[in-house]
Amino acid sequence: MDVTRVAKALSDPLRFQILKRIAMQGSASHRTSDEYSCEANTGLCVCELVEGMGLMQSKVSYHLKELKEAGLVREENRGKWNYYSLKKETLDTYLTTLQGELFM
Amino acid sequence: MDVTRVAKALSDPLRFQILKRIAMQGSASHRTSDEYSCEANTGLCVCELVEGMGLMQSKVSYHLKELKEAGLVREENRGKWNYYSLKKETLDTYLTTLQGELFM
DNA sequence: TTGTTATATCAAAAAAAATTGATTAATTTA
DNA sequence: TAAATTAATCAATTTTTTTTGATATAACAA
Repeated sequence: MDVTRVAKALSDPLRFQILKRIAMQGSASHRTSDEYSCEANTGLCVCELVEGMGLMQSKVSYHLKELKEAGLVREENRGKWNYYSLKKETLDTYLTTLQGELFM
Repeated sequence: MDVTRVAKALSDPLRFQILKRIAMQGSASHRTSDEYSCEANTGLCVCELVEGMGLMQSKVSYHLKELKEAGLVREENRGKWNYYSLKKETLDTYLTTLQGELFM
């Protein structure tokens, strides 16, 4: 695992706020109640982040792409919406690797 | 603790290499054996990093300053030399905070 | 079909970070 | 004391990131 790659993704304050929101998993206003079944309804979509944080859509998309390319989030396309959720494995590997490479 | 501040310091590949060297604590060729007593002789100095990594001195100093300002290393001045050593507390707090803010 | 919504992407601009070579100050060695 | 060593800092340049507004595409709704 490339530690610096993930660290870079975590290093922007706005991007980190976005990631925290994704990790917290807010529920979506445009989802109907019967869509809430199983794990089909995980993640946050771009518009929820845009509305919730008051940011420009292209800015949110840019940061989501960075997070995705660092492996910190996964993207799932459902119809018109793209949902993003935390990739815990990456975060876990990051924490473990960092500890291993610096504490010995 | 400002997670993004530390993440930024960890995000540059060269800086991370420097930090790893400091964490590993190589012994110094210009230190006499009787200086090795106690904990007075910890850390790596700039010239050891410059020689060991084949980098320009100003580049090493620049990255060390970044690491220091992020709280990842401490600086200790002994005579002509400046020694840098890992601040484990900061790394520890970073790992814990990151886990706390993203896994809940 | 037509209009609307969601979102990626693009290009330009702005901002931030890293590199480079030079200079300076302090300390040590000869 | 004079010369050499260590390392910080500075200014200029280059490189990388981030922001912004516009455009394009796909899906959905009327």
